[in-house]
Amino acid sequence: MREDKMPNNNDNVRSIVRAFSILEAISKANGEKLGIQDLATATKLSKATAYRIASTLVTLQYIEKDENNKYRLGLKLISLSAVVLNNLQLVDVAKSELHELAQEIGLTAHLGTIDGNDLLYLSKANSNNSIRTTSYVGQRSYLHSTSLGKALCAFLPKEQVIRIVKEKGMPQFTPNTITKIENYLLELDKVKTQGYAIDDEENEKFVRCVAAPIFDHTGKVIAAISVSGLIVHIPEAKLPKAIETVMSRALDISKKMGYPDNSKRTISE
Amino acid sequence: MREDKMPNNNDNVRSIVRAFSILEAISKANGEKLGIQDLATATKLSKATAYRIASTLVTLQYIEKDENNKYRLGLKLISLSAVVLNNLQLVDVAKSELHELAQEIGLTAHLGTIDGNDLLYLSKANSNNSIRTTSYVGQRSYLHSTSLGKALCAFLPKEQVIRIVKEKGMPQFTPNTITKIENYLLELDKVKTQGYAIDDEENEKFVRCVAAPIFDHTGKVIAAISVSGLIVHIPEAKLPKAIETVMSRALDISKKMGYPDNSKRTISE
DNA sequence: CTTGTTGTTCCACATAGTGGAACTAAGTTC
DNA sequence: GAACTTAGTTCCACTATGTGGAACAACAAG
Repeated sequence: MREDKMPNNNDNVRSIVRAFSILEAISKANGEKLGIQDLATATKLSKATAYRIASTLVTLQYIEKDENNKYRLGLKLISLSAVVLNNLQLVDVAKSELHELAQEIGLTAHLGTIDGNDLLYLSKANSNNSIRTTSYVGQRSYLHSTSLGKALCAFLPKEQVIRIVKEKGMPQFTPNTITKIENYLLELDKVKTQGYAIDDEENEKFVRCVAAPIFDHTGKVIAAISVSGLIVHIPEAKLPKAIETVMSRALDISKKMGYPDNSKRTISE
Repeated sequence: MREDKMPNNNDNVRSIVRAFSILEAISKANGEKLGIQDLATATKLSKATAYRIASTLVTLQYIEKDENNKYRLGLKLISLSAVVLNNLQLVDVAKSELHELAQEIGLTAHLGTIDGNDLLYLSKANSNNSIRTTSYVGQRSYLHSTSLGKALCAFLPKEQVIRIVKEKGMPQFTPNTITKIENYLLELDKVKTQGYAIDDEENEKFVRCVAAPIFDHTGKVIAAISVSGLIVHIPEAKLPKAIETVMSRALDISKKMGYPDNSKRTISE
């Protein structure tokens, strides 16, 4: 007799799990309007159950039902997560730095962190002449193909990185994408010694990014910042300047987050 | 024998309602770290039930439990609502306009809409020299004391406005706050004929705002935009210019949302 | 009219979720 | 270090709660 003894207690409240799978189904549909039938099949629930749960979410105003009985996420969700963002002192601290970074380099700047096995964008700042970027706060991306992902993973224990990429996979987006774990680990070593990471058309054709990690008071990586632009906007010649700027901004933010400052300080401020 | 026959079917899934009341409790605590006991009392649930629901939400990653058994909202919520914001074509359309508006006037610009009985901030743009504003996307505020609220309510049926302020109340924030329904309705009449709304230190001391409504293709108000600044930054002398700019930007956005354009158009674009 | 599709309601049933109580674990007080 | 507090976690018997199949309604298409 074999027992499945998972270490984590798996006695979750079923209907709550189901409710969120409905929310996620709507979320993932991303524009495609879903009816109750669609929701039921997407979540593998009976139509009646899906209906009851959806109705509950509607009265709670977390989803809305339009005149054609199609469901979409409700505005109330925004309020919930706005609090999350607002409570993240990191986002607060990084905001102005990020903005200045974008202005200084004339490119789009991002703040990102690891959540689960994903890269999660926490903040974004455009420069005046920045091109239309498709990224948005809350977006999730891959850790193996982005400069932010590299900067974040470089300072994690190897085992954790391996677990993440094994679970998430390493899809190839461009000819330059690193798709082998060994190569990725080698790259991370380089990033760690250099203190910055580069994405050279690895996530998207024609786009180059430079990122540097942010540490908290314990010395742990908690996030990373980057600048992104078309290759023509960050040619080889401009790279050193960009790297230096990003790294120095990252250090500024780290200090504000309590990271021990090695350079000598004078009095006050 | 009296029956409570509510028109809306009130057979919601209990545990889902409870789950969200826990989420909201954490959200409202706003920084104050809550333990399971606090959650139980805040939601009037038994400790065991609160614990089970919280555990479920933790495994779903919608909340997190720190080393001291205190709960906070999880990053996964950000992803959910990012989709909401992204799906709102309004936010998308208004973004650049809002940014330019902030730059042009040199003040903070907001985009807001009505959700329930609240004013909900959907987007925000700072100018370079804007002061530190406390507003944030997802924040909720009052409809009676803000310029955005007035701009929004002015074009609603009177009965609806009355219902809203009755349900929500009209708390007084400054000596200037309108606290009587009749006065508010008179003010809304003025706003409607003028086409713009002003908040003259009604919501916050020393702060003045100018707002104008945004309409969709059916002519319904769907949102409003505003600029906010300290009185010294929007003196009487500068008001006409500010009003004109805000109104023209609002009209631009309305047109982009399909609002019938009265002015003649030439060919192409 | 028939047929198909989707949203909604009903209802008998069983199980999933509940709360009280017991059990830890950690901290305070004396 | 024994005697209390307080908070988090687990257990368990009970039944109210949520469930899915099936029926019904509303509509569209052929």
